[in-house]
Amino acid sequence: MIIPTKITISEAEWEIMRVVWAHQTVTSREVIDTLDNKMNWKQSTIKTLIGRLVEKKALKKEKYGRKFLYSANISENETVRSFSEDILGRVCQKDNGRVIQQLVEKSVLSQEDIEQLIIQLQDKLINAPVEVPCECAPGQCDCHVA
Amino acid sequence: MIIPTKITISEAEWEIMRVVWAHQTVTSREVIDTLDNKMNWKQSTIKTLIGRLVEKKALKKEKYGRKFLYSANISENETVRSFSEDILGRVCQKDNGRVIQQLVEKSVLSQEDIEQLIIQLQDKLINAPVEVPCECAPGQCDCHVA
DNA sequence: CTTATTCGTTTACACTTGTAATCTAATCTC
DNA sequence: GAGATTAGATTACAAGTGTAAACGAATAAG
Repeated sequence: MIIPTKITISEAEWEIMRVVWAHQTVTSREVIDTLDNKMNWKQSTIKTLIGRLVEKKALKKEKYGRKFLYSANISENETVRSFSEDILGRVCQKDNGRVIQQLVEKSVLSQEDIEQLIIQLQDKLINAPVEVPCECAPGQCDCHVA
Repeated sequence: MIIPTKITISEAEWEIMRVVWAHQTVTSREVIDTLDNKMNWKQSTIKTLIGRLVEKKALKKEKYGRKFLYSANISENETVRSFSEDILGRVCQKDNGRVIQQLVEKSVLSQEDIEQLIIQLQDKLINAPVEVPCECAPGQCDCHVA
């Protein structure tokens, strides 16, 4: 079994990861060229970031002639998931709904996305509690204020 | 008009902010006592964090006798919002739906939360596009892979 | 072959974050 | 009033980040 030991990807590193995720397998050159436009980074910046991602085990490198091919050790899906779940841990459970509501408001969703979300929610409704319990540490949220 | 200049709250700092948000107005002593259980922090750690939050303008302090009263300069709602929107900026627009779906899956929602979300989504459905355009920088997502 | 280019590695440096110890001035306590 | 307690300010220090320059080895180019 793999124990992921919580790999943290910084914002700059995330840019690199997106390129890798999109390509499956890349050379540093490809990353540099891809980001040339979007980010105003020097080549060596990108090399540093790639190096750090390899250290962190977020990227795997295999020799390919005189250079390396990089590929992701962590899936985009998992990485996004753990990043986004993070927010739920930062608010009172009672506010989970509000967080999602804000996200729905700001996001761009297709008809199909929406339909699926509605189905998912209808399904979740079946076992939903009338009220969500606040599980905050005392004093860290105002639910308990009588 | 206020230009918020993007205040960033670190994870540790967030713990402090939650206490402040819950109380409106607190002394450092109250923060220390409140977090005593939850976090294994020394008093001076908390003082440092409070100090940094004041520097960052996330907290406001007003003299109160020989000490200070602290209160939040930024609302919890706004802070949560900007944190959660961040996630949308890290994935292809086409994946907004997937992010929300994951969040719905993981979150704890009341019947009312769910009903309201469904209403919100039904409303959003009216003007929803059939397909969400990918707006990623070329090479940073695989939507364009023919 | 010699030179220019390219790749990966090493080093750099300031800023942020987590986590405190210490110091100093004010203030309760006896 | 003298000592104990407290609040806030100053200093510390390692790890993580953003951003890169420089270096050395390999290789492509002429």
